[in-house]
Amino acid sequence: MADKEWQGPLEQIDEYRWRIPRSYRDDMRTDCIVYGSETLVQQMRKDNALEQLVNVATLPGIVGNALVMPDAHWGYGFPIGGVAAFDAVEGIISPGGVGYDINCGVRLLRTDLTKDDVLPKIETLVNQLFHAVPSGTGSEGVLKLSDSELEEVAHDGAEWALRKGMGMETDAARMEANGRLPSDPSYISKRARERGRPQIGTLGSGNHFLEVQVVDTVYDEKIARAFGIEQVGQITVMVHCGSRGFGHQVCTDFLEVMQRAVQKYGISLPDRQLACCPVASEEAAQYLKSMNCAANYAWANRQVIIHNVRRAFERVFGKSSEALGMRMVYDVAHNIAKFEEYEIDGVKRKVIVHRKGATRAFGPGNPEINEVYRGVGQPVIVPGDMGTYSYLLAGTQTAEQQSFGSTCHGAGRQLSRHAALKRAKGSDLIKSLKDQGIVLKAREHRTVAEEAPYAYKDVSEVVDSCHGAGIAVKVARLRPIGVVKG
DNA sequence: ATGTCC
Repeated sequence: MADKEWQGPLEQIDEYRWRIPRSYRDDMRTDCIVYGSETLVQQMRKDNALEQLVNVATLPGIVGNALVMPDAHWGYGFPIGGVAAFDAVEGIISPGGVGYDINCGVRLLRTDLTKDDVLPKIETLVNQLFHAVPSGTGSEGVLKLSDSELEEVAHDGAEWALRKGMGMETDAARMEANGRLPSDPSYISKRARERGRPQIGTLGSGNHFLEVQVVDTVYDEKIARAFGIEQVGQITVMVHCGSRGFGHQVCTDFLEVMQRAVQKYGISLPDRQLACCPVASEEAAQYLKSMNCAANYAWANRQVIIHNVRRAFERVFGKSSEALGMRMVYDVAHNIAKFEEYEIDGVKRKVIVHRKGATRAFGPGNPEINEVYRGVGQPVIVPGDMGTYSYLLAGTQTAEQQSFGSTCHGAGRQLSRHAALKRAKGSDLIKSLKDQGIVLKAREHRTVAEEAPYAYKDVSEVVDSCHGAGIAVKVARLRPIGVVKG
């Protein structure tokens, strides 16, 4: 991942913002803006993230600036941590700007339990969670969807699981887009369907995880209370996962479609991985419908997982999940493209915003936010790495003005998987986490080594950069005490 | 991220 160091211009705008001017390369159509502290930006200079950002700035119909968030690093075509908006009529759409794991995202539950209730039972709880939520590459769930059920999942998203009794009535209002985007499964390949059918309710591998956490610090009491976070010591549950093999196959299938579209529409690209098509084309319509199917699959997946998490807590604590207060805080998508409206240079424009490793962060009053949170801003959930912290933030009007209503999505890798593997063994990491009061159970020890805390940037510095830049406000910090990994 | 190469 460490390639050649960035040699181009990077002008500091203020403490947490930097600019690569359009004049840097003839093919750029707009400026690039880089968010992050000096330390984080220095890290970004060492992989190809900034060159990739410049490539994004060359794409047809780009509106406003091409952006990267403070946790950005190299990705497929577009940098992970990238945000780019394209005109809804004259712009393009690109699967590489969404990512392979369509609607990879994060969901947070609050509980009435405290650290004192949970610590004596944490080993049992983590074991129960490990068995309730299958994890690892290729893992299959208890449910095996039929062809028609898979279509229902792709069409209805989280609502499918709620209809089957897998959730609380109040869950739906606490998800981005209510856990369902308008979709049509007509263009989903047979292979994608076959990969999707057995995988519903599974966590996957890599940086995906399920965590039992303790509220460690509250930064904004008013917003925290609105989100259901009342006190330090309170227990939360976080799940980070996506659309599994289903979304991966949808992305793979449409990258091929887009390679042909690049020829057909005569689009010139600085990197083949930016394959895209005009947003007004038939290919775009088919990708968007299919991407939304995968997004819906991911919301249903997280809904089934959380249903099984609630059942596990019920078994361990001998009370219903309602009695344990296991209500949703929110569910965010951090790999997705969506049509939204922004005022650019005084003109209102409809754009398709690509967020790839970036979280929507709408501010107070935005009509797109469900009314339960409209007064305080949208909850933003930022998973860190195992062994440190995760954060709960809130969106801002500054984000809507500056960053197409977007903020960071996590810590961001700083070591390649290969480099991380050389540093320590998974079993030693599990022991050292245990010494720090974190019980971890994983399907594969190799994944633990690849995902070690030192493989990631400092999530606190990422979050502080977003807070400092005004594109999110800090609400609470969450510390893991139990982790399930792939 | 991913039946980590159909």
